[in-house]
Amino acid sequence: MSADPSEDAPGTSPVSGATQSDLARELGVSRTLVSLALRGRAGVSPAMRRRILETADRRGYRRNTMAAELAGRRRTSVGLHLLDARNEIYSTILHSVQEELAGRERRLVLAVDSAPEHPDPRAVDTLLEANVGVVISTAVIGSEADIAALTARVPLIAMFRRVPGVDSISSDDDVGARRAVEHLADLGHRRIAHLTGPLFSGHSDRRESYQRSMSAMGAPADVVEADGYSRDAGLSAARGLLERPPGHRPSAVFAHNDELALAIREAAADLGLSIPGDLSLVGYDNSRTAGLTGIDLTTVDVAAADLGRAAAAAALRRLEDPAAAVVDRRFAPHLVVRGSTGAPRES
Amino acid sequence: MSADPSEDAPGTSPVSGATQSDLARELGVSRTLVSLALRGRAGVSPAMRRRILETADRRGYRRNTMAAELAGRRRTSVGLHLLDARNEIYSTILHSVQEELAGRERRLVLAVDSAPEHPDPRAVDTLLEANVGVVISTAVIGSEADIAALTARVPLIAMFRRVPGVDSISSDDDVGARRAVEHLADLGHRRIAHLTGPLFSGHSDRRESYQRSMSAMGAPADVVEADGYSRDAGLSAARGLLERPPGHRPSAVFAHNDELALAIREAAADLGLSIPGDLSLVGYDNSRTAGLTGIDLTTVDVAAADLGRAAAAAALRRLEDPAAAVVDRRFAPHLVVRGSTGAPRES
DNA sequence: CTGAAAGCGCTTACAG
DNA sequence: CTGAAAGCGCTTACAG
Repeated sequence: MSADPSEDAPGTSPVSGATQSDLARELGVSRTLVSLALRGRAGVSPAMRRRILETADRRGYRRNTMAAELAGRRRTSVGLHLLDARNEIYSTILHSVQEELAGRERRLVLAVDSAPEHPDPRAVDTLLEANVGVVISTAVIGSEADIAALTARVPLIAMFRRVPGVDSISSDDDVGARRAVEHLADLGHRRIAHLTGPLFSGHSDRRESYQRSMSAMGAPADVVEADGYSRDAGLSAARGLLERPPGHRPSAVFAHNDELALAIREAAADLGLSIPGDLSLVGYDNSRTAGLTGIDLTTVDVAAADLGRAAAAAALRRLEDPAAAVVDRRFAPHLVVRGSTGAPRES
Repeated sequence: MSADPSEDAPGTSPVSGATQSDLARELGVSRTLVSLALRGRAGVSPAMRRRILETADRRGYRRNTMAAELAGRRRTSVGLHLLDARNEIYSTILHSVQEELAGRERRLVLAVDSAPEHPDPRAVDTLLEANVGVVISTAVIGSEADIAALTARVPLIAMFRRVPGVDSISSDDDVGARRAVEHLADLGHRRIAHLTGPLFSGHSDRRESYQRSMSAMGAPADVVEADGYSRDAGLSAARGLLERPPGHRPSAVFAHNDELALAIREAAADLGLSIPGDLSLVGYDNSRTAGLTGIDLTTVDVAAADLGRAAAAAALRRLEDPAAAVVDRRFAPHLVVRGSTGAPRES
């Protein structure tokens, strides 16, 4: 895995452009001097510095960061591991991470899982091979031993999961899911189903919190598992749930995320069920879509942009000081009540 | 610009992990042999190859792609320049590009503009410094001379804009905008406004096509320019448009993209205007949001996923053969009629 | 089948 | 203030 023998892609592009050596040659000075001047380091006379910068500009010199990092024995770029680019929560995180990085001379190298339902450890390998200095992962999977092996190679910022000894930026799913269920219970619902996706290690907090909340109110838990976490993946499970025989259909559904909630919404529309008349619905994430007129989805706000910013800040901090104290920021989610929830019809 | 003297970020992470030299030393062979074996090249006995791969695995060897590219005088990674990660069209493109690249040993380096309304040439600089072998840009800006200067450094795949001599993956905006206007005209609308964003070079096709279509039907063009292309940026312009005194408000709006159409929708809801009763609305992009029950937006489908796939394919092709014939793929958009358009009230 | 040498573009000590 | 040398991790000719 680490050394793929079938590699060696034929496709390559020839390298081009002026180098520091070219500039040094043109000016008749040493490469060292050019390097120093370009980086604004001490040890170059003002006049010389000006000449060098002017020449660099004229020649359209662009520094080869990869070579610089190799020579400098350092790594400055940030790797971001995303589960699904099309899910608004991840694109929001991408956006806020990028904003924090902008203007800080940090490159962003991306690894996106192609099958979000089954996160691939290889995705992070890409980042390691790209020699990033820190990895922000929105889906830290595997055992704590796996994670320890990873962090031995590169500092990790874990999002949405708390990992002991690792910088963690999370949202309290336990609280979020409880608020969702309690809100439905307060409205009078007892038959509350939970639509979620495949279970993978470290990502069961919402489900477990749902189960605990249900048992606390003495109601049976009803977990339905879709093939994934996207709207498309959730559609057939959603349909199955809503097509249950009369009396077995829940009066409310709490979905693991807004995408799955939207799947429920579409399925409900197909079956002629009205929301919240026939079915109350709670999502999770508070995506911008959830707040749209006509969607009006009750959901749990996790402040995705804040999470992204915090993760980027943690990454920059870790890059600057590998020995800094471990960060464990846990954000409190809050319920945003909109029009998709109401009292059950027959109660 | 090219040589920023204020650079030299303090934050760095020390490099770590086994190298080919480490493996060679452990096995008592040359570095060359290790390199050959790791890449599956000829010239290594099967037994030796096996030993080397086994050792690499055991030591958790991870190849340093940056060093490999530097030494091999080639570039294999793909740079993607996105205008706005939160706009669904770009996240869809990101997703499809990444899918095409997955499993092909291609890294994706991302540059996202922080202010999409004013694309920053520096964003692409980041990609150049990351030594990417090809740049896919969703917003090629500047004059053709600027573009020529860029393509002298790195092959470019231009999206959404046709650039002579440059691989271009575009959608025919002229046709798309005409279809939108004609659809509204067919419904009986004459007062059709166009909500767009700031003008920048190479991106005025929809606007111009709208203007031509309006003048073809003998109606006055009514272009309203928002501060940007995002929903938030469009909100105040949308409000201004809909708050016009009676008789001056358009009966239909054709928006530059779905984001701006959603801004119109929100503004209309705030003002108590119904869609399509009081106002017909056409977007552009056919984002997944547009098709949602409750949104039901008539829009122009540009097949964003296809565009992304085509761009990725063009990038891979260009990487493999710098001398390949220039690609100019132009997709035909089509109108998707949904519930946001209808006959004008008083007609 | 295997190895010694040169070099990619850059930076970091170390000498002047 | 300036330069010659060594080296980052790797690959590519070139010799055996």
